[in-house]
Amino acid sequence: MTKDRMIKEMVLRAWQRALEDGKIRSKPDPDKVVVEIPKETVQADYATTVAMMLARIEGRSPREIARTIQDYLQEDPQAISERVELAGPGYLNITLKPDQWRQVLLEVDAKRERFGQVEIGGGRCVQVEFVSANPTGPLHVGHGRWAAVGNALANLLQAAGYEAHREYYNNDSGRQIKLLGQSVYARYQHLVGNPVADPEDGYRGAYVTEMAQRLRDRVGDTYRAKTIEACLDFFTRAALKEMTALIRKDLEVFGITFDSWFSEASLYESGAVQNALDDLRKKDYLYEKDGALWFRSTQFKDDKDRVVRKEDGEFTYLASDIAYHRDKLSRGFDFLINIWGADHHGYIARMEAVVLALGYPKEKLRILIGQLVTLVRNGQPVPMSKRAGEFVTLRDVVNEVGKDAAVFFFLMRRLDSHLEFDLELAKRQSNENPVYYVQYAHARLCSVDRQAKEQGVRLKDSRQIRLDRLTEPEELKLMKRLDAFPKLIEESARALEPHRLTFYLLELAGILHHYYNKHRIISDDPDLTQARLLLVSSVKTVMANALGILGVSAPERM
RNA sequence: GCGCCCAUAGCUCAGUUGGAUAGAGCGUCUGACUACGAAUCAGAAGGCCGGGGGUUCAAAUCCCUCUGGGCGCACCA
Repeated sequence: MTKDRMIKEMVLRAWQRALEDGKIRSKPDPDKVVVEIPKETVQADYATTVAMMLARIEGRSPREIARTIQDYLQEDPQAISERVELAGPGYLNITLKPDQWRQVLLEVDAKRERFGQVEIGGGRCVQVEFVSANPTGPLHVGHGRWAAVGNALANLLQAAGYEAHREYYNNDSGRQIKLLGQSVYARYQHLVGNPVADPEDGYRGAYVTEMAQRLRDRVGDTYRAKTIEACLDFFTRAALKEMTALIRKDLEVFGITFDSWFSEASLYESGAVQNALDDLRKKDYLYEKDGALWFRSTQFKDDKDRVVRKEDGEFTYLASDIAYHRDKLSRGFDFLINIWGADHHGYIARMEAVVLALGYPKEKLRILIGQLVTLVRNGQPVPMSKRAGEFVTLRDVVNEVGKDAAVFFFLMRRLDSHLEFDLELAKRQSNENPVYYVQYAHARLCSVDRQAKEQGVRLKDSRQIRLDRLTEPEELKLMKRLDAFPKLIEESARALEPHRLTFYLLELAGILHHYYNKHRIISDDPDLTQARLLLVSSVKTVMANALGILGVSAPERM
């Protein structure tokens, strides 16, 4: 049982006895007993607001009720509390016996890399789909954010007891892909001495020319002067293959791998698009109008109906998205998570309509919207247009500031908050990046371990260690933060917010550095040394666990 | 015009799902290595939580409204 749970039980017991003695009229109600961790300036471990919640029902002042409950709490023989104080408008502030906190060290020691894992997922299976960029160019900085967040979220869900499956939906079909093929075709003809006009709105980045060069090196001038109709297929396929491989590589360099890659084109090849539409048609959710085929999404709260097949017979991307989500939903996941950029939020309503139309509850799909990354260089906004070829790639950023710093940076903000990424700042201040603050703490503790070893100190079995020697306020503070880790995993997973771990790490590292500067870990007092080594080893373990979830390395040396 | 998101210290952002006197980092100023790693630490200054109303014992947090920004509103992906 968690500590806040034990406190809650204690308060309910006190309430019950107060009821029996006629001091409180209403019956104990667990919903009214809110136990929380008070803000730092308050000298207590937990606080309950029960007296304030009861004030109106009881018709007495909160402080008066609090005093009553306080009396009963202090009489409780099974209390894990050392002190119960009445404060402010009617808070009961509860301070635990220090020994309650010391137990966490034994738990960390026993569980090691599994410390922090919780079971709220109950083995349920979740699919996280993220990045899913068009394979028409390298990943840019914005994609990095989805990559870092999606990966960390999947790790977080796993730590919380879910099965998490990472998937990349490759949009390898449609007009943009065709445009890519045309762009490479034009560059190729240019290289073999047959200049043709670049397609309007075509892709112009240097990587397009490079692809054309590699093609020329491979096939010579085989396709020189051939019409685009005759060889577009060749150029499109070649470009697609290269771009997909490039994106995979970009992600790999960023430390992220997917469990599966799903091809949009395969949905057409397998007939899945047709099947999905047939399914909807049978349910009367499709109709013809003006030569096009429409999806009746307004039946499910969308603003307007959406075209799935255009007048010219081509399918819209929505058609393949319907088929894709139908496929995902049929695979037996308990729910799906899509991470989309804010520029796609307009599609949420229609995707939810799709889920409902396919006969699934809306809750099966959770779409997380991330605010876009604003890229800044030398204080000037950098336009991120793929077509114009003006963008800074994810690879560039990783090369400049390092994988760990980039990942940590992307996870430093809430997903629905804008992220300003100043490249010059990230480069110039790479040593001041908060990630180093955390990693340094970890490396420092590894160094302490090495130092201890050199001095011939051997850590005893944790059960033999005199934990009661840990009495410094900083030590208690560290143990409390360690104790909070499993709950943090639980709450972050529930909220689907991995960024909370980033802040937790910064805080834990801060307390650790403070402690380190103030107290010596290895001293000539053997018992104290043992106890402190166990403490910092626990801190090290928890840091490594949290960093692991974020996808950031925990270096032993820096 | 309509919809979604955002607005908190000079800057960049947290704020445990409604709790107490709102917190960090950076930047600024002052200090700490003959001790386990100074990529560190200690101290100082910095606020009408965009404005107004409402719900509540209690609002940065929930509701309404206004202002200011971002992003959408295709038979493009």
